[in-house]
Amino acid sequence: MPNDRADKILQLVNDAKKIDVTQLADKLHVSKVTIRKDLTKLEDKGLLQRKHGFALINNPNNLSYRLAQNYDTKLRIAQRAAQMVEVDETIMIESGSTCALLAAQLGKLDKHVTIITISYFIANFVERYPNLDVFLLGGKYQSDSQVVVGPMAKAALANFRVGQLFIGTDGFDPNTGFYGNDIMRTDIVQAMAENAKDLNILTDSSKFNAPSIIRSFTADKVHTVVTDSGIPQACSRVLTQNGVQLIQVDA
Amino acid sequence: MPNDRADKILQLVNDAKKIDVTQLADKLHVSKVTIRKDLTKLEDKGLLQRKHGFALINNPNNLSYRLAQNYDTKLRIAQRAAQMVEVDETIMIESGSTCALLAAQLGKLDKHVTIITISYFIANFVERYPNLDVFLLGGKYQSDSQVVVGPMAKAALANFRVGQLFIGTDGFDPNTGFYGNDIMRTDIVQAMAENAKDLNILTDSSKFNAPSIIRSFTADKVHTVVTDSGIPQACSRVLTQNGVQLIQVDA
DNA sequence: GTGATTTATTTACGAACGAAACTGATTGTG
DNA sequence: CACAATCAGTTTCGTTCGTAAATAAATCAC
Repeated sequence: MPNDRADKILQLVNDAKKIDVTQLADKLHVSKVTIRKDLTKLEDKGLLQRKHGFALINNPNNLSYRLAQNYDTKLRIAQRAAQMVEVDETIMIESGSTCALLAAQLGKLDKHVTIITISYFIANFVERYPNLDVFLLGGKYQSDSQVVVGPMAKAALANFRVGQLFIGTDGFDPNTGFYGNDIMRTDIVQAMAENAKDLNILTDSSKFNAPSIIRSFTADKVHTVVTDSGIPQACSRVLTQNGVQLIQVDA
Repeated sequence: MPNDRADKILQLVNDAKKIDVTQLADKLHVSKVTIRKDLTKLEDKGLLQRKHGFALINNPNNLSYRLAQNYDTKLRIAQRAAQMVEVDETIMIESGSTCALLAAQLGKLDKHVTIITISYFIANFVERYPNLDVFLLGGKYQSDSQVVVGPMAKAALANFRVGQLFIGTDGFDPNTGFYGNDIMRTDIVQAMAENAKDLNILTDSSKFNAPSIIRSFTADKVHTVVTDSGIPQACSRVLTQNGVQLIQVDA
């Protein structure tokens, strides 16, 4: 299946929440059989749900939905980030969709890694990989994003100090730094960063033009950014000026 | 749909892991259309998965699977137990399937309740009820049963002291008490009990003839048992002799 | 007890399904 | 250059799907 048709299907499904096979076939000018095959593959990747006659969007607040946006780019970023992790290392992972793919990549590489996370989605996402040990922080459960937050989660962090923390971001402004769009999640991520030597950000380049609400980190706090080649020059210059290691995977 | 056919379908699906509609229709002597309707309802309850042409068992370690056994009895037990919880109360819930139904019942009753649990299944199960606040303990994630266990989870308990704890059980022996079949889960449940005033056990009566591996509690530690009318006399006598409040819902 | 309503099931039918065979374009190999 | 292998997509086929209308049994009202 060509990637651009996969993207178009995901776009259409995400816009409509629910769309039937016939409509997809009409809009994309291929047969229904082809659409059905595409949908089966996309369902296997966890990017949508199939039902008899139509395709359903995953819960939009759910990571499965966010995974569906720029899936291939995120996958390449995650593959690159997985190289940064040593065998038997203990890392922290936040709740971003690219972070979930990083965890899955580590699982596939069959390296033993211990993962500390706030995300129940990620814990379940890597269920099938016995080489991954997962520790979840406790706290107030945010059911829409499937993470724990709040003072209890921050207190639980006191038990851990790791070399690397991997997070996503919701936005970036060249003058001021990285942003999140949920105050509770931003708060816990900042606390995680204080207990990690290196702060690594995984994000597709679309976020570099999307300033968001709550500043999470100034650029100089960041060790490495892994993104794709679509990042604006203004942003990449600021990052390198602040001593950030910038890794770009091919588009 | 008659309840006994629903039970038979669940039995057949659970035994076979995967069974097609035609076979179910033959064995139960009804039409395929009727089977399909039954399967749709059972899927809506989360007790199995439908695919084109057949029904699939839920992951057997998963609570969804355990929920499917004696579903109606468990539901009645949960409904009765929900009456024991006050508005604005904070309770602890362990990972049992009947406990999950208790949480859902509390959600449906629209009382505000704060739930502290080790089970991510339960946290997600009650996602849609805004009147429930869920706090999860942190710890080592056991992906098959979707709970956190281990010393970190026990340490997290230090922050909480509640009036009531609700747990399930895997077995009971009249001479020695209640049993679990997983040492890590038994360990954390015992720690939970130390931080709760009343220990309440919710279980269908089938467990009273199934001694299990690890003793969790002697009968005298238990405040209330909610079960169905199928409990053997020998067991109910021992319980009441030990000062346990025994509540039996109709079969 | 009789007629009305509800519940359970079947029959009928057009749409959707998966699997397999087929077609045409692209890629790799000697 | 030829020719096999792979890939993307379509056509075809027998099966399963969901919905709606028909039928039968159980429950209820009075």
